[in-house]
Amino acid sequence: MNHMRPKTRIQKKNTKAILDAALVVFSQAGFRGATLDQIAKTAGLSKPNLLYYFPSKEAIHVELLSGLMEVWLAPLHGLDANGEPVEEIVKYVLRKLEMARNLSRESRLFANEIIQGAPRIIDQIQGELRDLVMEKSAIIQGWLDAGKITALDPNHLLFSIWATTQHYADFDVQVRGILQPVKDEHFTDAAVFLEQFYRRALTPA
Amino acid sequence: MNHMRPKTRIQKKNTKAILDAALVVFSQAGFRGATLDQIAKTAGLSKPNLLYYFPSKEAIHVELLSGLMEVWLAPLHGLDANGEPVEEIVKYVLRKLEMARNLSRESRLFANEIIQGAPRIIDQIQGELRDLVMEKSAIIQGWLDAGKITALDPNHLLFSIWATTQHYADFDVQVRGILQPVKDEHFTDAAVFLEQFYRRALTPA
DNA sequence: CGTGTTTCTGACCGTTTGGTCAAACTCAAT
DNA sequence: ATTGAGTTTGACCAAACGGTCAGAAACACG
Repeated sequence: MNHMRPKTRIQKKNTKAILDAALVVFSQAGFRGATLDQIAKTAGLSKPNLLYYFPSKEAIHVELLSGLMEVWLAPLHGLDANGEPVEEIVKYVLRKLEMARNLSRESRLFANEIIQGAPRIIDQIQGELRDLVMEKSAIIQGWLDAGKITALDPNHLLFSIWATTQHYADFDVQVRGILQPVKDEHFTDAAVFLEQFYRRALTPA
Repeated sequence: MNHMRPKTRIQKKNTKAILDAALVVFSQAGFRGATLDQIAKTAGLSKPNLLYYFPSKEAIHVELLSGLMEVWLAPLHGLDANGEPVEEIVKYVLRKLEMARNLSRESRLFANEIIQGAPRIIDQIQGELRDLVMEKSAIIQGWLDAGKITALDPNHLLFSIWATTQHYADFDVQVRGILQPVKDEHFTDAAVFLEQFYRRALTPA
């Protein structure tokens, strides 16, 4: 009944199994494309049992997304106003790229939701995400006012960082289809490229 | 019966209406999320009538995607080996951004397909797309070998261009949620940003 | 006009889907 | 061992889905 906080050890184990399975299925098929049977099977549970722990398919999705938002914003929180500007931004880029590599399913879950109009997280976008972006953009604006980095719109700079890094998670199939890497070596190349790229674009003449 | 080439004026009108409607619905909901009833309603036709022109839901989707690929690759074809390197790339970036603005639904259709594993266009990705990228990457490689642009991995440079421009179509909701533009003025800002950004990153010292 | 073809539709079908429920099973604590 | 709460499931349901089909309506053309 109380799905807020798992109490027993079985509850803890099963809710985790469900959320793990749901992440796999939702990120690959989107909300509508995912079925409860798929999720249940992946989690190793029966469908009714799955609905014993979560009231609905949508509830699982919402739980995943809301849990994801803070993970997603964490790297940006780390952008330090007192650090060395170019280094801070490069560090942020590389940390974001690392997330695209290790949390690619989460990235695709997020991308699916946004592309389809973000019906379930539009509030968080216009709320905490927007607030955080405004705060960090102000820091970047301060840096470029002080001549520490070249003059560039801070908001669009952040967008470009999200776009270039998440691209390696969301468009993974395309990147692999073109580069045909044996393992994951393209991530190393991507890191080198992005570091050079941002360093050159940001470092004042 | 013959769905290859519309003959009569009614066939021409209705197949177009269906494809237009399908683009709207598929791009917003994904393949699985879209329903034939939605498409039919949007096209102003009945569901059986829709299936009179196309044999199945999948056939509509395939038709849309295959028609889209050439439109999507067109700007890259325009990258001229004989042009001024930095200008050529900047021109490509801006043309891509213009596409993200004017063909945002097509971009989202494409993004939906790729994120979910590109089951229907993986061949074209590993085929014509890969070939074109290889060809154009060689041109860029030639430019940087000649010292016309800074040293950067050509493949990843192209990825970054796709990512940063398509971001304004695919993540439109997020961009709007953060910037809250009255109209489309953020596209102008994006164009300014991207031009400055790529110019600085690419122009040799 | 008549007639053959194209276009369109209401009714219908089998399957899949999200979700329910009563009953059975498991488990921890007395 | 009993008990009561927590857990699991097979059977089931209504709605939505992609798709079919016979026949009606609209159209083109002599």
